[in-house]
Amino acid sequence: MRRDDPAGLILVVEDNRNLSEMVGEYLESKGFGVDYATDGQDGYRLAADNSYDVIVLDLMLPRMDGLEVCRRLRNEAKKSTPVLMLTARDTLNDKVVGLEAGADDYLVKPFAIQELEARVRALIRRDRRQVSAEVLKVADLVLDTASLRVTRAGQEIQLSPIGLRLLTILMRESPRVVTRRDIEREIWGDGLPDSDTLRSHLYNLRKAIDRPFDRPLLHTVQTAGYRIADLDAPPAG
Amino acid sequence: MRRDDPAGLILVVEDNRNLSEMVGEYLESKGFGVDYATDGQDGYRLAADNSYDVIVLDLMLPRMDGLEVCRRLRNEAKKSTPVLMLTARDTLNDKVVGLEAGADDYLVKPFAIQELEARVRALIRRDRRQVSAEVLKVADLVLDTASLRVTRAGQEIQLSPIGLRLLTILMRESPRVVTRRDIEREIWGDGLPDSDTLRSHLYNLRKAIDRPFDRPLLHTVQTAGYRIADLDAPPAG
DNA sequence: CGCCGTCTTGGCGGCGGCTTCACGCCCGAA
DNA sequence: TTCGGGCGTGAAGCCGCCGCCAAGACGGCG
Repeated sequence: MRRDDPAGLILVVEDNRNLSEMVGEYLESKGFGVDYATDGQDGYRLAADNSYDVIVLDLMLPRMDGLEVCRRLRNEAKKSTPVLMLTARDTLNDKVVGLEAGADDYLVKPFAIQELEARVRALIRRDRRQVSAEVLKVADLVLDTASLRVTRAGQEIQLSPIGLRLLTILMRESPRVVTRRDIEREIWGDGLPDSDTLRSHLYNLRKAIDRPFDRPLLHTVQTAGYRIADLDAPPAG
Repeated sequence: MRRDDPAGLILVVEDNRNLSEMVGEYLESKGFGVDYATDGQDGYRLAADNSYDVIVLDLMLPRMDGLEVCRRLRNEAKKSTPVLMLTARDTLNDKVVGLEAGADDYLVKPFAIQELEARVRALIRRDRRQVSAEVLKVADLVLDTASLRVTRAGQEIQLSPIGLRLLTILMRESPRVVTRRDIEREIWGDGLPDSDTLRSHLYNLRKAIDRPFDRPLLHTVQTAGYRIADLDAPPAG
């Protein structure tokens, strides 16, 4: 099913043969791989069973309309495949309903085929960008450096600004040990506080990321510094 | 209204019959489809109700001048159709005013008809490449950058110009955190206001997109910036 | 040309959370 | 036992951010 395809794999769901053919052949000529469905049920099945980069979905379809396909794809099949909805009508209402059903973009017929191509590419780009964010992981602890969200075992964790910087430093270096001095310099530069505040922050950080869970990840290495690591996991080799 | 027209559909708004005819017939001979209006109000109505590829618009017109047509087209009808403005006068001032009203190009009378054709083609080409037409979605919040409409849970939301830019910036980057400084630079460039006005706009934006709904989407990240994201959706993993 | 509504800007006050710091404890080593 | 290194906890002050508002700018309209 999935060919090796640099540009992406597209599913076109459209009952009008002419339009379907034109769209599909154009996309193929641009290097995309294309699958076809001519009614909503076939479209849904293909979409649910495979991993497309984009689905081009007509709104009006036999056997199951585009809205329904979209809704089921999201709710039942739990697929987040980007959907580009084609609609003949240009009312605000249709757009909104389509987007509410889970479509990611829409295109009003008639449209320029280049416009469709541009939007398909935009959807693929957007999808890839999401994945390209730097994500730091140690065991079940996850730090997304783009959104600055921290989770452990799927639970969201709230951190203070300094707590966040501290965690970032330690996870970037993980599983290496980082000295107090290095951490202090990185956080405060030269104007570091009088008393060793770092300890309090470490305490708070532990409270947030370790205390609610059974296995601690933030470890002290006597006279050397601190490290974040999953001690049960064998060292990389 | 819209014929199948490979070269493009043009609206010519010009009260001088001779000029209008000459321009129109020339464009038709080159394969364009052409509609005509002879005063500003007719022109505006046609432009607002249809999707032209380019509007050729005289500056001096009965019933509503070209600047006004252009301004309303952008502000009220929310159309981004490219406008080529025709002006008899060649003062810097007129050009500036025209471009500020939302025209995309201008041509000073008298002009060579081939020159007009070249500029029309350039505008069409430019418009096709434009990727600015894009639908941004976060949870049930939708921003259609083509129509500049914002909805949440199907309800239309009214935003001020700056509010809209702010939302666009945040949604383009979603779910990334955007720093205050980046936002300020993007909105005001170098001439940013003295006091931090951004906060007021954020306040207003929240009032519009978050307060009427149960789940907030616009989040503050202390000392780091702001983020629009659906917290129920876990970060990439 | 002047009226009027809307958007932007700037200011003020307040609250809550963060940072800092101090005090006391534990534990192992000398 | 004492000392050094590290940890737990709580309190105080400060800073960051927000809610709200009013004056001024801007643009539309008669």
